[in-house]
Amino acid sequence: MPVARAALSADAVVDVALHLVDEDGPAALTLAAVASRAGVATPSLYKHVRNLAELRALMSVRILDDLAERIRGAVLGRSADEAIRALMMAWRDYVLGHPHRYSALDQAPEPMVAQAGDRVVDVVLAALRAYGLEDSEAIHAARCVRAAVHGFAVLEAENAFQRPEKLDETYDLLIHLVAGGLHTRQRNALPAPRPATPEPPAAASRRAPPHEVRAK
Amino acid sequence: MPVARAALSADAVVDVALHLVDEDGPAALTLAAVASRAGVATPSLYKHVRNLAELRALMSVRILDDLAERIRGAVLGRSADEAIRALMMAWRDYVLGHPHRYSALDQAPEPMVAQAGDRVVDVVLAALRAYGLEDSEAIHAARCVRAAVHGFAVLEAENAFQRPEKLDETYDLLIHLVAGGLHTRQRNALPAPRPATPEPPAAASRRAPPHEVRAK
DNA sequence: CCACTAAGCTAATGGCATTAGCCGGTGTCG
DNA sequence: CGACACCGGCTAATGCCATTAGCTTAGTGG
Repeated sequence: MPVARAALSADAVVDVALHLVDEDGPAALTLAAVASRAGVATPSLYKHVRNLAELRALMSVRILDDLAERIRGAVLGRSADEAIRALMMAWRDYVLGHPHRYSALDQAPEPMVAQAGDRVVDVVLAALRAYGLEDSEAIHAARCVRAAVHGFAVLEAENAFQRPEKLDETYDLLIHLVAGGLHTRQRNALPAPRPATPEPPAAASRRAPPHEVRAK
Repeated sequence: MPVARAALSADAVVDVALHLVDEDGPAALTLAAVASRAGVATPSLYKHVRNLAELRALMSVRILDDLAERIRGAVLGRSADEAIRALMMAWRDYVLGHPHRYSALDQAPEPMVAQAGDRVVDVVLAALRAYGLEDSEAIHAARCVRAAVHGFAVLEAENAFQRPEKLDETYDLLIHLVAGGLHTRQRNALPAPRPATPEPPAAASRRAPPHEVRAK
């Protein structure tokens, strides 16, 4: 089987795409732009990547894996609250360091991407070991950490916080809520969830229903 | 000034777009599709909406305002932990009820959208009043609630959790972390943040740098 | 009844993703 | 050594989509 001259490869394409996004934002991610940066005609990319959707997915996997590597490094040699704090700090640092990259994360149920996401959760899980949580409760806890950090990061990356309060302080509080909460519930079972609170009837939609929109 | 026949309007266009997204997912949001649903030629939409980006922004505002209304209803008549729990439950219910809608939320620093986001935070703020937090700490707390719920919701909506554990339980834990943590810190100042943890040097990028990608 | 204007339409442009089919170089195997 | 297969690139073509320009029409206010 011929190895062919070492030229582009799927990985290299992802590299180019990543730099493009870093510099020009997620909206600039187009096969045409990637091809141009790679010094190649657009259709050539299809030799390495099935289509734009796949490129996005590959990028997402790369980003999540990079992120996992970072936070893994941050956790090394620390444990419990220290570890969680370091992990969450490193996570946010990554996002702040590559804001566009984070908001380019795929919004699709690609299993490949979801697996990469679970690889991130694995690191969180490891950092959580010191709390001695039960197997499945550890998973819930790790998910909570991921949700909290991810939510904060997404919102911060898209500039969703308007008020003047410092985001650093907000993040400190978030770390505190998570770490503190996990700390106090080590080796305890989940408390019985309260009875579901009945919803007040949803307020009626404020506007005309979308069909019969044209009077006439 | 002639009012003209009551036909389409910006609001009506947003209605159509919202239904489109609800049914066919965020990727299906295209002016052509909206126009077709509205029974109108594509360029006609420009009489009501400046361009696709503005339509997206308007949609985001609507979604966030709907959401704010829902959670406002959920909080009515409850306070403290009860209120937070109800709020978070209602929030997730909204997202689960319109999964596509939530992931169609604008990812751009549109100030209009950010303001709508802050309107959501206002509701959270109100729900937090019972905790008697200081002004600015209340804002931090509200942001934490938003971040946690948003993160969870985004991840759940895009199916990012793979493991078999029930998401309901995870969410219960998340509520518990947030509510519990806020509870124990009522009327307390922020604890002195720990000294910044020095980062281990970032692991070297695993792949060739994106320029000089083409040998030869 | 007339003019104004909002709201709709058709036609045209240009970007982009994607497909089809061609070509040259490189290694492998006879 | 030479034929072959195949890889990775290219050009051409298609079709969808957003967006713009300019025309048409139908209510409204005078």
